Amino acid sequence: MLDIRLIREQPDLVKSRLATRSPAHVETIDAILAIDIDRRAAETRLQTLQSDRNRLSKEIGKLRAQKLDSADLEAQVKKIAEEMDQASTEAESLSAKQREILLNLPNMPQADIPMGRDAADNPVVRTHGEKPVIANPKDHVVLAESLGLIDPDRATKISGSGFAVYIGQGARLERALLNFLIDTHTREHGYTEVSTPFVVRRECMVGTGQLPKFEEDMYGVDGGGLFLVPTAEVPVTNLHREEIVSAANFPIQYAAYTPCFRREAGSAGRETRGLIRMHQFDKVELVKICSPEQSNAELESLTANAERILQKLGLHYRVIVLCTGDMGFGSAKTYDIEVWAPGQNSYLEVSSCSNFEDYQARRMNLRFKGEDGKNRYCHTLNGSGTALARLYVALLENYQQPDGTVGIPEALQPYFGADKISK
RNA sequence: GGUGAGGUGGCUGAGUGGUCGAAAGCAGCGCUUUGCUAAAGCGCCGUAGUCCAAAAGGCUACCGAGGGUUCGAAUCCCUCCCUCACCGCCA
Repeated sequence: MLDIRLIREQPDLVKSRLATRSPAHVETIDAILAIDIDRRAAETRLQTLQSDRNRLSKEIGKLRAQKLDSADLEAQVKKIAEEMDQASTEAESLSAKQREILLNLPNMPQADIPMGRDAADNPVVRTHGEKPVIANPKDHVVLAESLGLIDPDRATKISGSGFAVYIGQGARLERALLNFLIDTHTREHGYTEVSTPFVVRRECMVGTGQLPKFEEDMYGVDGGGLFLVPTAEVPVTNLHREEIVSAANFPIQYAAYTPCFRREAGSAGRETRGLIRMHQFDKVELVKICSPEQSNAELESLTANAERILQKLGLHYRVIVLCTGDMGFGSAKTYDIEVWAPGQNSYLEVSSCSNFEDYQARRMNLRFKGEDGKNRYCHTLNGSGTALARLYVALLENYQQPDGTVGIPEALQPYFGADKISK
């Protein structure tokens, strides 16, 4: 959520930065400024009435204490109360309207984010490794089915399309990856492991920005009061919602595994083959909470931490920076890490690392005490470290052997318990 | 799920209709004094919104959340959430 004060005091700055996402935001800013003026006028009116009421009510108290007649004053206050009803209805409605617009307004991209319309405009920042030479690469679905790692038909039978059943070595590989990821981030990168509930309350979803705008993409349970987590970002970042955390602990760093549940409404037919786009997939998420001064440097280290996974697994990848038109709703800057998948003949996004600056912190009222003793909003960041299903795809497709087996990278062997997967 | 008790400022904890944003203590900050690693005295010390060009200052709201009663609510009533204790059930 953007700061209404910033919008009020520097509307042109906010407009120009939001316009890099979409020109339509300019009108929204004008609308919100108009509402802001009305809202403050209504609140001032209400406060004046409240002040009058309080003053008169105190006088009534004094008169009654002296056993004097207070009927006149009481009539006056009663009249004020009627006006107050109207004023407070107006103030509340304007305030709710303003909040609604603010909650649906995306974050401002940082000034140096490349301009662009969509994914085609995302510049490559760096690449690592080389594409392996594989003649007629098979895709992961063929590989996994022939090795008996997954059972798509039964997955569909029990849950419908977009769900996976892993079996035998296939399930073990998933679990091995999970432990490898968590161990790497906690032992080598200094993150604290955290295990959270997989369902969260509505206000958490608002806090990290999934709601109110993207409700149709989420799985609601319990009549809409609770939601299945679409990413561990939601429960983990919200651990400190409504808190004033100590800056002495900055950067706070958490690594968490959760399954991720996404309806993927509107993306039917896109990248739907195999394990690439699922309604449920496993992911290890990295979350950082820090000061505004630290957040850009922390984004670099968080991205490097996620990259380290692919390096250890010997996978070729590239890092891109998302252009203004392709950035996520709440982000001020995002790097995507894309791993090469020979069977797809394309790169697959396995991590998205974002600096949200104070956008989420303001929504969830997450603050720290500044050196001057004033409360300031924290900056929050998160990134996948990494998504499991797509990493799984990349492993199978990159390490497929001519004899039909799949090799296991050395770093993963202690976790998997073997150096290859064969029938 | 049942019964009972309770949710007040960073913490502990008073306060059952008006002078209460809220006693007191602890913690924190500042000053003074004595001095050996501490003590005493004094003062300050919640959050947010809003008014003013701004500062100073004013006003408003907030005692778990939301509604109601009343001229006036931390205090009375209703609903919900949460915590604790015991009972029941249970991986």
